[in-house]
Amino acid sequence: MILQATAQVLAEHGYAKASTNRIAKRAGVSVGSLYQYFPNKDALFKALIERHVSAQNAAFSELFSISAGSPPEQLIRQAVRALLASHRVEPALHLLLLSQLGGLDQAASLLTLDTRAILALEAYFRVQSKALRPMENPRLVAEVIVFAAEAVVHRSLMADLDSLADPAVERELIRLVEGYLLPGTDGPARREENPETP
Amino acid sequence: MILQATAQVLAEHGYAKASTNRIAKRAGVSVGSLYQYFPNKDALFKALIERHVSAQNAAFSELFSISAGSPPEQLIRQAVRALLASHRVEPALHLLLLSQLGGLDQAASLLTLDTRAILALEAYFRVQSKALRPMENPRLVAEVIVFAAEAVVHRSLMADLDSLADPAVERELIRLVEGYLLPGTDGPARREENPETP
DNA sequence: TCAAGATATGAGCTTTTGCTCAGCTTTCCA
DNA sequence: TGGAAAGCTGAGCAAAAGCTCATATCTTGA
Repeated sequence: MILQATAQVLAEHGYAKASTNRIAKRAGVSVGSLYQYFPNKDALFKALIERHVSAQNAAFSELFSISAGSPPEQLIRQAVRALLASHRVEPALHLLLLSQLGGLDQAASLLTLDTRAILALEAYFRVQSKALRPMENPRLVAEVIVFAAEAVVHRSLMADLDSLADPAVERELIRLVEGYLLPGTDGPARREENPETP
Repeated sequence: MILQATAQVLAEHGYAKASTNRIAKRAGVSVGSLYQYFPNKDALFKALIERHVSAQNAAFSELFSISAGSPPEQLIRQAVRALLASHRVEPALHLLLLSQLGGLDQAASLLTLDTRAILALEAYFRVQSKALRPMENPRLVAEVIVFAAEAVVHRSLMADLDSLADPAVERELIRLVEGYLLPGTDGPARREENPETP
């Protein structure tokens, strides 16, 4: 398969040296055939990204469905687990695309949890505001937590492709998200500029 | 200046099309001169990265010094402010390097808060364990919070190069870190699997 | 069976790349 | 003032890139 060969050559040589001739040879087809399926080199990489992203999205959606009614603790666990699962889909490829194709036009936005997730979270925050800590800007809060959680997953992968199966990682992620979103154990505290004065 | 031209051409054409000839022309020197200063193309980009990273480090160190004795709240504020300040040093360049040179050999590790920061934090956690929430794996906790905070800053920059001056971003970052590291407002809570049962 | 359409091939073209080097210009000090 | 050392120049080379197209090979249905 051509896309598979693309991934292999990309891994071995990097984007700049991943020539269409090399990819075709690796795939066991001629360059001509390659250009019958893809109009140019970048289309090849875009297709690779798109295929991977849609596999990831499928894995995510399978575990997660936002529903305005569910309590935050449950939603958070579900979301974290879905996030981890979606990154267990070809993690090596994911890192490869992230590091090598970050400069490609729409690559970054695709390889990353996008605006949709953030908007959905923001909406949830507004509905469930009673069960969450006070927020002056729910949109910003949604962005922060999505970016933070995703980055932890990415860096965790970078350190060790199998780390996402580690329950400790899941626990810490949940703690990160809960610590940021849930109210303090009783009443709003931890808000003062100055540690003394009650 | 050659490095400045390198950054410009990189921004306009991307890594693969940023040829040494183009860079030399843009810098107003001949290719020959360029190769008198840099042995090859990648050395050029590495030098660009190194210069930028050391400027960032300087900005960070100016605001932050870890000291085992300081209380967590103070340390966190200091660290977040230093992180933000260090990313206000040529933010556009930082994003550029991050997206275009992520594949370069040591680029990723340089453009990113590295192991040193994590080790320092871990050590601090061990000393200040009384003032922090219980941690079964301080190293993991240090990694998580460093990766998370840095990513929020990066993504915030991507959305808007000037966003790091926004006090709301600083506030949210501090909340993220405090929520993750500080103990609940009184006693260890928020640890149950089950939301009811006290 | 075989012609016609669809698909695959790869030599090779054009362009671009990283890099060199013979010669030119500038700098510097006796 | 002159000549050596140092630095700069850019035409041009070999290698590699993206891509094309005349030709060859397969597939199909009557």
